[in-house]
Amino acid sequence: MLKVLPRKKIRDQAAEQIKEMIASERLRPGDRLPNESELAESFGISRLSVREATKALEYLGIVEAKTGVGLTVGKIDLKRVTEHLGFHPALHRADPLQLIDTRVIIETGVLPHVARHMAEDSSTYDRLRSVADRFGSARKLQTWIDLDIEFHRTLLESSGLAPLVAFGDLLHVFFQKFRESIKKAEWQAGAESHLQIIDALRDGDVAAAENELRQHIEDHKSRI
Amino acid sequence: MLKVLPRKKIRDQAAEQIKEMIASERLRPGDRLPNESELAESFGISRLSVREATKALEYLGIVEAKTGVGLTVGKIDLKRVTEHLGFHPALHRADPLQLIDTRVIIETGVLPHVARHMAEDSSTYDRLRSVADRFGSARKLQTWIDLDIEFHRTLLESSGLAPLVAFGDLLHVFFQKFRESIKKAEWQAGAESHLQIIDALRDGDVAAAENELRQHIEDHKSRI
DNA sequence: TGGAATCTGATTGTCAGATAATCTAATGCT
DNA sequence: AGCATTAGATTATCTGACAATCAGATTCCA
Repeated sequence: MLKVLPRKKIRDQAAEQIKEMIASERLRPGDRLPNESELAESFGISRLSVREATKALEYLGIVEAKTGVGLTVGKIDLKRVTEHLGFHPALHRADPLQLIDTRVIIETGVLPHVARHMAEDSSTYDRLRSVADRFGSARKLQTWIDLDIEFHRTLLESSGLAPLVAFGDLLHVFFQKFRESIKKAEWQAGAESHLQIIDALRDGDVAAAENELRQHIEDHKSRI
Repeated sequence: MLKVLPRKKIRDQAAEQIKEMIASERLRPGDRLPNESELAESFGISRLSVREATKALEYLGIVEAKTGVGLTVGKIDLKRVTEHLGFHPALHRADPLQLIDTRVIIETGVLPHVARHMAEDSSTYDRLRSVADRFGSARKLQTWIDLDIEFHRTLLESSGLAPLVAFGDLLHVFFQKFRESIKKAEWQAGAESHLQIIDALRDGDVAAAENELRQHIEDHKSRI
């Protein structure tokens, strides 16, 4: 005997139709959609159900709603999706060792790109250097943590690969707990590390930079 | 005079708090959440606003709602997000070169880990091999696409690094459009590539596997 | 007794109507 | 023209109500 599949919820049908509308009319980000009342009427449902659909779509970035203006097709980007992804179980309960290995892969992976940009544009080195230098004047743990995050983020940015910056941001969220257990002496060693990495990159010695960065990140393994 | 930043929408604050509740209490998929009325009362807002928040979260799979039962923590999976997002026009505008470079970094980055697992456990090779072999009997474009995705996903899984599997899934969403423009001859070359990669890994020649994989992915650049 | 049918309370699903907040564009004033 | 004000449109939020659904307790009957 067939179990009747649960009737689709009205709001889900509405969401489906809105997506179809976007696809079939080839609407592009920023294009106007009918307002809530019109959608409600044309679907033959209440405005509330339309709202629940649009709010869900809005959360994903598929549509945008502005008070007093109306609904438009949204500009979804990887960064936004990444933020929501923070709840992916793979990350949420991620094994610390895996997080470290993942960071090593991503951060050493961008080094060739960073080295290339550095060779073409000296401001790339300067930006990294100025973040690294600020370590010297920092005194509080929290400042060190913030600077460390900023350094690694700047490193990823310097590769010009936006997706990896987004991934890196996500990893940092889960890394927070490690950083807080770091001793002062270790931070100073870390600061030294940062300098060695960018200097090696500047000199075109990518392999040396890779080794240093790998050790720098893998240092965390001793703190698990 | 400073313009006050736009107040966060109430429902977004609610969504934020619900996510925080899940994270801070370390709730796992299936665990019970307070019902809508309780949430509304504890946040000091109306039930409707709570609903808009939970419906958004539900769309992503972060929570689940069952009529007559209540709210539970959901199992978010990327496949679902992929489906919701895959059609979106904005995805076509993610910079293809960056996506390719990102994939190269992530996928070549895991190869040493994969090789290590392969050396310890022969079933790792067998799994990859069986996916690669199915290319031979595939005839339709869509089958090839699915198998290609499965192969690369299996490769990442074989590294044992769950976060990278998640990232890889995400990249595939943005990659979708590319694959559809691939010609038959190219797919066959790709199938050959897959075999060479895993064979090189089995033989412990990580560098060769890296080269082959890099070329395999960078092939897409010619199709931009 | 044991199993099936029914009832009941809890909870989400949907609706209607109203008011607030905010944006765009038109209007009017200087 | 330039600026302030107003008006209209649209989303944001709330209140209150009822329908639909489900899990578990209860009742009923063989």
